[in-house]
Amino acid sequence: TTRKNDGCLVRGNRGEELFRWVLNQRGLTDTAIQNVINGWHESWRRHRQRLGQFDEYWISLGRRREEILKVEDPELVIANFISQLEAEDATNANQANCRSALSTLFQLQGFKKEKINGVALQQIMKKPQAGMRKPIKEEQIWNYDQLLKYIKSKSDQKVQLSEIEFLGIVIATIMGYSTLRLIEVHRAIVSKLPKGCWQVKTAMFKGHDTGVTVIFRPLDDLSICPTQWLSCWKNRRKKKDEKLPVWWLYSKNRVASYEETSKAVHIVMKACKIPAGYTVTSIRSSSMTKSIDQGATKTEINRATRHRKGSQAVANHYDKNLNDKIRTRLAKL
DNA sequence: TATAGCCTTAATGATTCTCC
DNA sequence: GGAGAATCATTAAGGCTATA
Repeated sequence: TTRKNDGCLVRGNRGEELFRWVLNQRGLTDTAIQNVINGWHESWRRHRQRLGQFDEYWISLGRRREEILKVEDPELVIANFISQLEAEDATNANQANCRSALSTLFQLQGFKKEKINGVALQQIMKKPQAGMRKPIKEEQIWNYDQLLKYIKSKSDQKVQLSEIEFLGIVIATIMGYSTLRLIEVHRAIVSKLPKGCWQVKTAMFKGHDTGVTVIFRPLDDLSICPTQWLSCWKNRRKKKDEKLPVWWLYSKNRVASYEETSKAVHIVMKACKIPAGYTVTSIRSSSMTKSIDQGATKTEINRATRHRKGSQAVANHYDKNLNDKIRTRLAKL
């Protein structure tokens, strides 16, 4: 197999080829096309995959790629494609995401939104959309203290920790106290400030598209404080390596990949006896649930979590306080 | 005229597949 | 058997609109 510049295998690139070809036919330069792609941050590879799915479908109809440029009714093309997916038992999310990718492709091709998103397509999308809606239910979340206790227990045995466990604890601690997402911690620049403070500087692409700087100050109990864990993590460094990025792994002689940081946090979660199946994001839920349970005000939560629609997003996805508590209180005479 | 709820789409998480 | 790509799936923001 040959590799392209971006490191992707050529296999599976038919979506990308289609995309580049269509935009090229419209007259966009390679640089312009690349800029369009760059604007998607991480989403591009999903778009690419779904366009590949469409390309496969299009060819299976016996159509040629050139015919895409002659399409007069893009809504019809999408509607038929989605209906075919539905007939093949594609998941709801896949149908929605294919629709999204196709719609974007046609918009970039120059169609107005009205030509793409008509009543017929909206009707067709109702079922997958309904299936994607998240039901309101009471979910159990693990206790944040479980994580804290584990971190505390490892605090004076840091030398015995493997590099990957150490990394997992440092990142989990940062996530817990900052409610930053893993991806945001992964791309962060971390630096030491005076008085034992540490600064985590990163960018939020999801929602805000803006820079975020979080400053950790020493807590009373240093064994569960991100400042101490960060400072010990950095102190493993040899003098000459000080300039290396924060998530540098000596064992691999390179920066930890996003997947590795995810794996590291999962190792820690497993060691804490957090039941299998919880995602890395559950650290956010657990931390926010504890804050809310302790009586944090809405304003405090909104500020701390940096959600635009703070209270709503937190209630829907992160506040896992069970209504059992309310019921118990109701039952008190 | 504020807001609930829907819709679209981007961003992220988790798992599976490939290839060395 | 592990790194990295591909694939499947969920989470979240923000726009839009009906409604009280």
